[in-house]
Amino acid sequence: MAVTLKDVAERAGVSTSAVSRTFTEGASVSSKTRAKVEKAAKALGYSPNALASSLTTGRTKLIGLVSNNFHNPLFLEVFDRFTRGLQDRGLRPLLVNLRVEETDPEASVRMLRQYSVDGAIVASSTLPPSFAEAYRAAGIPVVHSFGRFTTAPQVHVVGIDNVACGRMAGEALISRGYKRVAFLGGPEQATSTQDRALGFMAALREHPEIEVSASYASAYSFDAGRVEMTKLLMQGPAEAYFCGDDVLSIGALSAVQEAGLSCPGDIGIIGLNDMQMSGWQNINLTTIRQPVAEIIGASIDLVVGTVEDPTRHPETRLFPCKVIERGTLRALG
Amino acid sequence: MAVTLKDVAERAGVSTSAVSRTFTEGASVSSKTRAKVEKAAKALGYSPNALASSLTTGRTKLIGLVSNNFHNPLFLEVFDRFTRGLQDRGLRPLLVNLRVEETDPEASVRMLRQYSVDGAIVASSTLPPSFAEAYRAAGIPVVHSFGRFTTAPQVHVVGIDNVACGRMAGEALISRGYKRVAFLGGPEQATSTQDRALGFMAALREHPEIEVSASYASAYSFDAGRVEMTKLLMQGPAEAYFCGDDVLSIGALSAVQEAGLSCPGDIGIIGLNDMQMSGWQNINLTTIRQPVAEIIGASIDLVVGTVEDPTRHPETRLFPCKVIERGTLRALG
DNA sequence: TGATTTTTTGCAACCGGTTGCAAAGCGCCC
DNA sequence: GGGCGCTTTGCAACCGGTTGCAAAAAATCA
Repeated sequence: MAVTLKDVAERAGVSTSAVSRTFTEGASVSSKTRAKVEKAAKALGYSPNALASSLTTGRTKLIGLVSNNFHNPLFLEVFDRFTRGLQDRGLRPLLVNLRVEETDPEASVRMLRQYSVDGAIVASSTLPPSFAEAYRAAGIPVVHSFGRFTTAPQVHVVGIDNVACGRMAGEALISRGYKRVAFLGGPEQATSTQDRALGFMAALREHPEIEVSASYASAYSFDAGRVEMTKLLMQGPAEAYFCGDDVLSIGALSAVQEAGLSCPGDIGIIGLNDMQMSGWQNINLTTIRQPVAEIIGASIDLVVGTVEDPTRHPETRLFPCKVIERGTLRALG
Repeated sequence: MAVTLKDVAERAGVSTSAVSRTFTEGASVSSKTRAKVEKAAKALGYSPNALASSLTTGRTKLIGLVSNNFHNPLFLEVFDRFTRGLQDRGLRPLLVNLRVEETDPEASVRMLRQYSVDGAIVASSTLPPSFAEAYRAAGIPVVHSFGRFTTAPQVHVVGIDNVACGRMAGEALISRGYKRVAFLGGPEQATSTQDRALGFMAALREHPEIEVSASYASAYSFDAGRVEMTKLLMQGPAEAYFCGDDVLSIGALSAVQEAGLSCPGDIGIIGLNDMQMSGWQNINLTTIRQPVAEIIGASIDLVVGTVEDPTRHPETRLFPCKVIERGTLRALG
């Protein structure tokens, strides 16, 4: 069924090496044989088997794209950009969907090795660093995107500075004159939540006149945000909340509206991510934008660079975020 | 770096065949050598190279997952389920992200062949059937998920009956006593839009006393829905709309609310898909649910079945949809 | 024209596995 | 102990390519 190198060689009346060489960049072939080969190849509809060639070249052009964030709408955009970006460089994304409860990188390491991926991208803010580290230990060039900053990184990390974002959110609330503010985080054990809380609290420590509190939703989800905010409303809520992320924010927003309160009139909300729905006019969430395109571009650059030079030192690249003004926070002043 | 079959064989003091056989299901190995091999393999951290073995077995366990729907939030769930479902069967999804303007299957065919995928799944309601057909012509077992029903299918098609859905939407509006209804479709050239319109109109043809009209948004997107509905509101809108899909519906809903009108008080809306956000309480869209899990399960079954038996005849499997009652249509009566 | 250099070509080994085949090993029976 | 049938094993060829090397061909130079 499939047409092979040998078929083409036979038809073109040349050796298999000649055929192979016409299909490899920068190999030595005369234009005459190249023409013969290309003609035969076209006639037979030949396309080289990337996997067979990977055996000798050691390159599959396969990149493992590992994630467990298949519920956060932001990640549809993330997958879109990753797959496009990889394709544009002639690479192929091999998707690995980890269940959220998975904590052992072992199975995914084996998987990535079986398919001899050239590199891997861990795209998740909730997977522990041990995943990326396990891949690196297995000799796979890897970058952890949307990962956590560490001072002595073992692997490339690309993302945002969550502490700085927390601070930014705190300052946004302060500058709008709120006097009782709060953090509504994701799961307390998530490092992203911890860092965001840290920055938020740090900003507010400089304003002791402002009352501040914190609580945590059970997940980064709409329902969790809604449930938690409903609870807070019954206990007497703060004037404004920094919510762990946009989905959570929208859940909280929904609870506020359901309680017959207005946002930002009665309660202000600022989120984090700026996913597509946050800009929808009937949601219109004030939030902090994560520069997704830049993060993904840098991630791909890093993984490709490390494939080419495996001795390359681990880097951390953090991108600045910015507040997107919409309708869930009262005006500045 | 990588440890190979030969290394294991040497260490275990057996031939490479013995090692190969301990790792292939149902091969003839004594328990004694199996034990030796397994011990050596574990000590060296060996895992077989799936690509090398594919050379002789002809199976890569790679399935091409081809889509151009990276903007419809429903598809995050689709990708989640597909990747999980494939993984559960020991298969690996190789993601192919087609730009929406891509109309020539040629490049993707070549790609799928280069990586010798065992099969392919076209997951899109907007890609023309020519893609799946081109894959099949190239000898790749394929199923078109969320594709269009045809009477003489060349490839497996799994999805919903869009005509029936249109009818169902029409009947939902009729039974609620609306007297002036309309279809607000996606792009007019999309076959899914055409079919839904067809069914909708057919249902209303049985009720000549009801006034019916149709218009089309420029895309299946929030903005397109919002723009189109804004236009309709200025021209004097119908009492209730069947919108092409949920994103479109939410855009339309947003326009209604922005105009200071109430939904369902002034204008009713019913969507199609039942994506996650439609259930969010601050959206609360009445819609028709597409049984995504079933569609995906059947798609995987079909592609796996066809890999095992390539002579298998093309099938069409359509799943029934159902109306999900929420808050954007007036109560039955 | 012939010698020399450069380019092009094919041979054959190899990448990491699998598998048909025949030989070796084993258990069992007489 | 020898003969029989069944299981296990290793050899070697093969899957579809790539590549170092030396020979052949072409280009360059004197």
